[in-house]
Amino acid sequence: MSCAEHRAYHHGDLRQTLLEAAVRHIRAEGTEGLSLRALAREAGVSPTAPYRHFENRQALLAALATEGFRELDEVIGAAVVAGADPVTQVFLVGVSYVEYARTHPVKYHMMFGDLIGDFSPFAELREAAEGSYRKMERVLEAGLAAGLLKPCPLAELGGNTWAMVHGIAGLVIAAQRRSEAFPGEILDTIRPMQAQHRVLEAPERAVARLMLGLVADPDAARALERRAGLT
Amino acid sequence: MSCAEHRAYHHGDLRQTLLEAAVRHIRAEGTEGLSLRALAREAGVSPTAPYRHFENRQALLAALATEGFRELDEVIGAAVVAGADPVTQVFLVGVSYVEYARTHPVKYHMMFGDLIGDFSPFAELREAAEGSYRKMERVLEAGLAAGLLKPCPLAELGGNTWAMVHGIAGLVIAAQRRSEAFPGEILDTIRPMQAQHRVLEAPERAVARLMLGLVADPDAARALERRAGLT
DNA sequence: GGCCTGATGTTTGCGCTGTCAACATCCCCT
DNA sequence: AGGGGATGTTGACAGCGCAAACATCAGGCC
Repeated sequence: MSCAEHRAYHHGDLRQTLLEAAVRHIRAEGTEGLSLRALAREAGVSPTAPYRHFENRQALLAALATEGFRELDEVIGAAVVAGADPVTQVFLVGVSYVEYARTHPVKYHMMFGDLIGDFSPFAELREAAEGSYRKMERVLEAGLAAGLLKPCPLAELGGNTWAMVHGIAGLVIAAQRRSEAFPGEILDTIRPMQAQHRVLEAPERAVARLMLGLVADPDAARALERRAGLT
Repeated sequence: MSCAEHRAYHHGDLRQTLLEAAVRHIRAEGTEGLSLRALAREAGVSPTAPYRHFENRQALLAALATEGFRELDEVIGAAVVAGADPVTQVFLVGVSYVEYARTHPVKYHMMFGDLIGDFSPFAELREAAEGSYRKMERVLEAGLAAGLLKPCPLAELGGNTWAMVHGIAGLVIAAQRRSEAFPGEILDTIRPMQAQHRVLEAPERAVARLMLGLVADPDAARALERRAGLT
């Protein structure tokens, strides 16, 4: 039985296959019915094979969250490189954050939901989470140093900004997931337009509007309003 | 066996007992290991008795979320009655919202997490969710009518405000739940002070700071800053 | 080449879970 | 008084997480 069937004894890349299957499964049927056995079945492997790669169910979810934080870190980094003025950079980081959440809702939920009760057993996850946060913080620091943002302890400003983008992200995801749950017109104001050219139009406005509370410089504020189409 | 043991055949108030046991269990051990059988055991009742009150597991979680929205509705209502100016009312509603989330994290997570994949089978839940949202919206409408908030479609303003308080609430809850997960000093800026007199001090500042982006009237903005201790 | 060690996948088994169906008990209304 | 609906019980079944013991493979060492 070495070559007749293309199933080798060893799968080859089971770990990644399981993670991808998990995302697909959660997207399709929610997080409730997710079972390692089902993932194993989908990967064409014995029911307990996943335990060679993940100590338990939580560990698999933690791996998903870790991937998410690393991807978010990259996305934030990509938004910053442009070298624009700090207020614009903060804006772009916020928009990118929301866009990442919108396009990876499953991982985003692992990162910030409460399925992973405790991060402490997962060192890689803790590091990835802290890393992505620090990257956002550095952008805020520049804005503070340039006097464009209202004076405020960096940690507090970081918390406020994070809360802002996290809240918008949560609603964008909710808008996609259960349009039935809340009044339609509210979600419409925040749901990304489906037309290709204006994806994320409303989330951009949300980020800009709430960011305005943090901006000190009137010119920067006006520029932000113009860029986001608020005026 | 009618009176010797104090266990009657009928429990009396099993439904509410199960809901309370569920909250306790989730608070203690997270949402993962929650089982109807364990709840039944804790209530001193047979393993399948819960099915007389909840069609299935999801229905129990939905009932928790419904309770949550109704309580949130009351809390928002209580914040509004004062008859203060609209900007202050919006501020108080926001602070109350965050405070509700902080003190009822389990229900809050049922309301906005993704454990309940789809609200549509649960009519009561949908109505409760919409009701609490409408109450917040009415306060915003008054602020708009008075010209104290920047002109903006009501639905969009509602979405922005909701995103703001939802984001802050999420971080406050995270701060309580897994202090290990993220850099300590960020959480400290948002975590309610434990000293009795200053509970919610930092969340108040967060609400005020982000709200400032929505306020049009400069006097109202200054008053808001002063009230929240930003100046 | 031949072997040995560690990584990966399999089999078997246990106790727990969600859910269904059939049955028992009790409360309330007529 | 007694019948019907609400509530709780018992028994059964498949599926799950997880632990051991076992099988198969790959790559380095002689």
